[in-house]
Amino acid sequence: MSDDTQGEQDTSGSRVTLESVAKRAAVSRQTVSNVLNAPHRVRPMTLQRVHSAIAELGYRPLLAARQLRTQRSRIIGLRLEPVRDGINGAVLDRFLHALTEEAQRGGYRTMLFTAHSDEDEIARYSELLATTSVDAFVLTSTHGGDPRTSWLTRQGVPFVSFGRPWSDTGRLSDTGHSWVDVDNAQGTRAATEYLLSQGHRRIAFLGWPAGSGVGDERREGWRRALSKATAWSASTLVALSAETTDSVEHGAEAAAGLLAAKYRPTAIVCASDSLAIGALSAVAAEPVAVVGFDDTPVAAALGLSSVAQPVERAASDCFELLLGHLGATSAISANRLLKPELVVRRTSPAAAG
Amino acid sequence: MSDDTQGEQDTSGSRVTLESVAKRAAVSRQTVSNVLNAPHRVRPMTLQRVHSAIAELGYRPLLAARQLRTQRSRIIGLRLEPVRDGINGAVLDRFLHALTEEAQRGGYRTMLFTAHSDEDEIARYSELLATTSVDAFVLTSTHGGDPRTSWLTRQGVPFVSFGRPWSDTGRLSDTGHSWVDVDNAQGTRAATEYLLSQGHRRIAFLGWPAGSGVGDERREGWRRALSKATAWSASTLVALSAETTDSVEHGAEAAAGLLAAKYRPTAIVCASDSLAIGALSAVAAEPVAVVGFDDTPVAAALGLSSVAQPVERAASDCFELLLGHLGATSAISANRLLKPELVVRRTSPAAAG
DNA sequence: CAGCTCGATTTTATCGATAAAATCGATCGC
DNA sequence: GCGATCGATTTTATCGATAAAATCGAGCTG
Repeated sequence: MSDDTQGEQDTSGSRVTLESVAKRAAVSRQTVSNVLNAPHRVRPMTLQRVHSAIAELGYRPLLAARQLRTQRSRIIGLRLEPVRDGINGAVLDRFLHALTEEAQRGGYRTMLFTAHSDEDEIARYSELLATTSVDAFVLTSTHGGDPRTSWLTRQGVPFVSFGRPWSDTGRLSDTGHSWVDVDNAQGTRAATEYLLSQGHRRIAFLGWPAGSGVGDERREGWRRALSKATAWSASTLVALSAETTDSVEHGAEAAAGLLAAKYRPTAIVCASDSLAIGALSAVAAEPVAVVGFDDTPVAAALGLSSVAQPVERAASDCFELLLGHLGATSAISANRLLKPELVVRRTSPAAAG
Repeated sequence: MSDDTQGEQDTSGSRVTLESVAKRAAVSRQTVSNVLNAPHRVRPMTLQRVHSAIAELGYRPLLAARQLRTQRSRIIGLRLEPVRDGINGAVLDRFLHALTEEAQRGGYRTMLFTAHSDEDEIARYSELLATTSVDAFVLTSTHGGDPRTSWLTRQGVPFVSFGRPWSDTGRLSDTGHSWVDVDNAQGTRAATEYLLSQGHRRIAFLGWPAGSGVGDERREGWRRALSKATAWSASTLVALSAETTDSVEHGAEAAAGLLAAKYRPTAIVCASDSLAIGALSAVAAEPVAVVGFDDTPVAAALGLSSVAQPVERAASDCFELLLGHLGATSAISANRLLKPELVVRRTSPAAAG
């Protein structure tokens, strides 16, 4: 009858409660509770006695009971977004994993839910909060005029967004809530500077239509690096920049357009790995460098150079900020802007000439 | 002071409880509870009165209180695995999303946790169960000699695995628990038969080393389809089959080997999209067809033909089976074997000759 | 019409924890 | 040496729901 896991109690059939531990240690129920929640109040000797009683009986507090009394669940809610193209979805996947792990380490759990729109998501918030199912939220994919952040702020719910708040027009806005984000401009700037250092001069940018915040930032990083290092005029820069929606097909088309234009680039910096993969197929065997963004598994698989986001770091920062909100009653918002890192692979060789 | 969400109550500050609803409807607390949990016991007129009181006050039951009393959480636990190559991870991602959505529809929630090994996962089970944090589990990535299923069965915990139970030797085994799986052999058979119908005869298989269960099944489907339709001898079939670990690089190497061998194949069926992408690069511009497995987003992006698993269906079946276990006290195990579907794209053209 | 059944509802007890107040010695200052 | 102080512990009250038992009245039966 030896069990594989230690502390495998409960042969008697009835649950081990504070009460039974208290009896075993010959103290009151409350003292056992104090041992767990406020050990400084307990005399060392008692502390030890209770601890061993807990260990012997394999006691684990019933979370529902604690939750009922404290009105806290120690659970973090997170919306699981539909898998879009799934290429970039991999970033959120890693984020989710890292956040879950981090939360687990900190005594929290992550609970998922799905929603079909921002409004739907807000309705879920409302439900989860009303039933005290979660204490806080982590938001992803913030975007212009996001109604979620303002709703949560208004309700005074602790939350952190992975992604900065954007205004309707795609500019950064200060809504005063906590966020963690990756410096997109810094990423494309690093990519562009690397290509410059490899002898490239005509470096194009392949990105999304203006107004998306994230996309604009990525373009801006490229633009700044290039205008600082070269003599290209503003209008030439515009000619070196293509815009299209995020997919491999569109990336291929737009890249082909860039290659056929007046200023034929020798390198292309892309706003996403999807676009970059499209660009790769347009480039075919020609010596044109391509760099993607997000360093998704596909990039690694195909040998695509790409800008990697420090996702694990982002997750632990999110949790840290969240803990700050959960501890304090006042809402002091804080931010973290993380540096991405360029991962150089086969697709970004030095310039030919 | 009008709010955006309907039923935005609680201006008073205090929580809406069964008690307050009862007072409003001029009935007892228990009757309100009955309205929610056993409406057949309540007279239609009373039912209606209580219902409108609930609506007016925007009442939502506090889950922790219910959970404390019923010892049920209506939460399903699920281990979030580390993102392996992330290409195939996309399948689990979709599964997780579908399961969460399905559970939500059925009044359940999904809670995540991470673990570093099977033993670690079992320790998490133990903890989650001891604290009554979850009612049931959904397992993924079952494998030979899986200790998790036997532990859960021994403890009498409701669970369903996405993936069949395998013995240590990689054969199917009957451990008597509920599972949902996709018929792998059927998938590769469909792929092979399609290639045959397109005029291909020398169709190779690129898969994983023997002993992995899933991998063996996928090879078997190919073998059966081919030996039924062609005159290849058993030894020739062996020569047409390559084995390597699951990665793009290894796939490229092994595919190159196949192409250089005596029976040069005109088509290659692969055990995964990773291998298939590797094969694609080995094939380069030559007219050799390639089919992958799992229909991951990368496959769609690259125009790779691939065998798609009905992941959403698998998720809803898992939840359905789980509900069966959660309802009944007896443990009647049930299974579902789902048919995958071949998605034909550019990489599987008709045979050249 | 007494007694019984039965549907509808209320009363009582309980789930397992924590907060807040009360208790109880021992120590300390003056 | 007496009240104040303080640390350690216990007592009491409560969180919000549901299960099980009790009640109560209407309708039925013989």
